[in-house]
Amino acid sequence: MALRLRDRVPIERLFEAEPGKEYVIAGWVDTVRVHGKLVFVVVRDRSGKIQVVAKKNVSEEAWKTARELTPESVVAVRGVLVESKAALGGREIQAREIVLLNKADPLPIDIHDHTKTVLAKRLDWRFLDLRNPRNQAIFLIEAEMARAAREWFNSNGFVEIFTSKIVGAATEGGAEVFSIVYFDKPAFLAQSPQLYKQLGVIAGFERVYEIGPAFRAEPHHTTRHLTEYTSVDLEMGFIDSYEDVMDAVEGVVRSMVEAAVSRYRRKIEEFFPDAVTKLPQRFPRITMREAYKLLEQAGVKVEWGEDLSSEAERKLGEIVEKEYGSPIVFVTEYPWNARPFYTMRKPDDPEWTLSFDLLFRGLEIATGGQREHRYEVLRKQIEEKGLNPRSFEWYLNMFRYGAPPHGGAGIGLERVVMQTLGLPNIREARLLPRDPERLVP
RNA sequence: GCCGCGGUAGUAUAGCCUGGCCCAGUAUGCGGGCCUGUCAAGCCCGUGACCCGGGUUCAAAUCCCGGCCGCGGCGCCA
Repeated sequence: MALRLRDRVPIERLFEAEPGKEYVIAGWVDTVRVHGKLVFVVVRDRSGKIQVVAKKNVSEEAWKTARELTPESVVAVRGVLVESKAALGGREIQAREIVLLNKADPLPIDIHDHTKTVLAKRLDWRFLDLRNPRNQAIFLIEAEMARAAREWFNSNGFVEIFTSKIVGAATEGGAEVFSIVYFDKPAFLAQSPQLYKQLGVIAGFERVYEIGPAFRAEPHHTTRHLTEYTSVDLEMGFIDSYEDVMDAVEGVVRSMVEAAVSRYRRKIEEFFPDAVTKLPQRFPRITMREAYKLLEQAGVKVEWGEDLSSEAERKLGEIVEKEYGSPIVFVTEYPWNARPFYTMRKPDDPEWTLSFDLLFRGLEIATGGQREHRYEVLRKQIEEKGLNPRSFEWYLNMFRYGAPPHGGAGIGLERVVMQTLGLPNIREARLLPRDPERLVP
């Protein structure tokens, strides 16, 4: 009887299956241990691992094939499931037939321990690096977080939109955009869906969200920046204040973390001992001015009216953890000079804005606020930021024909994953990271 | 963009400061051998490297210069 892959059973099921029967499994060779007349082969598929034993006196064919196996080769095995005290998990497959589907060359990186090969080299061989269950888990968790975010949005009245990533003008002015050639015209890769989200609200969808790529042409050499990342963006109309936006961000972020933890608790405990598995019922909210004070009390130098340095953010994270017992905190009312033109300012104190950042373990994971929806004010703010209102004409027009008060936020998906799991480098949270040097694979 | 650190076998590292004892050590991998209960198997044998170019010197992995590449910090940001 020929072995058919359609009869294949996921390996994890074998630990509940009836012993004494024959099963077909297939996957990658995790390890091979050759012992003269018997060979142990640990086979791994995405569900788990099991030991296969090939004995010369049971099937010489299978034994011969087993001797030739190399790590990461792809095999299919037909054999009898047996209880075995000596085997991992108490069970193993006694091979009757082993088919080598694809033989692997000697590996260029060590995939059994993610710390044994430097990250750069792992990324060069990303498809192999991801064979490591820990590294694979990061993306299962990321997928779960994205799914949870979508679910939260969908059940809270948000409509998913898909905005253009090829744009004719930079979103916020600045030089941090990638230039591309669009036929015979200059164009850019979108650094944020900001203006289009607002379009969605003003167009009458009222609440919109998008989970998609954002591009930043900033030559960062850090462990927390990518030139291409996934932005979880939301925008909502008819808000009373930016507090409503923070409530939404809090809801999304909490559901992302909770979903990941509840679905992958075991993997998280096994692979990410430093992970945050619980967020407070309500995220603390402090104003920027309070943050300056807290930092000053802790002996950190801050410039009033300026954005926080990354060192100050880290420090603030520690202080909040100590004072409020929370790994996460909203910092609100950022100074106007640290915010883009579309931000709404405090009516009674225009040096400050109705905006916020969300710091998770001392790192900014989200930014948001209420947007300015009054045409004349917005026009002035564009000028005040040194931008030309004429290049924002299509955008400004939206505010002349009925724009409700609104606000929104952008959440960095990879940063949420990184901070939740306690990863040392954001590149680990991106399947194929792009940084100033890396463009391949 | 600015600043700092680094580039040694497939992988990870020692050696570099204080040049010669290094035709480069160790671990792992890889090839071969022994082994019917291992589990990152063990033991034995073998294999394999100083980023590129120039300079200093009797002598360069080691010191100097240039290039390329990598990593990190900062600014800025998600």
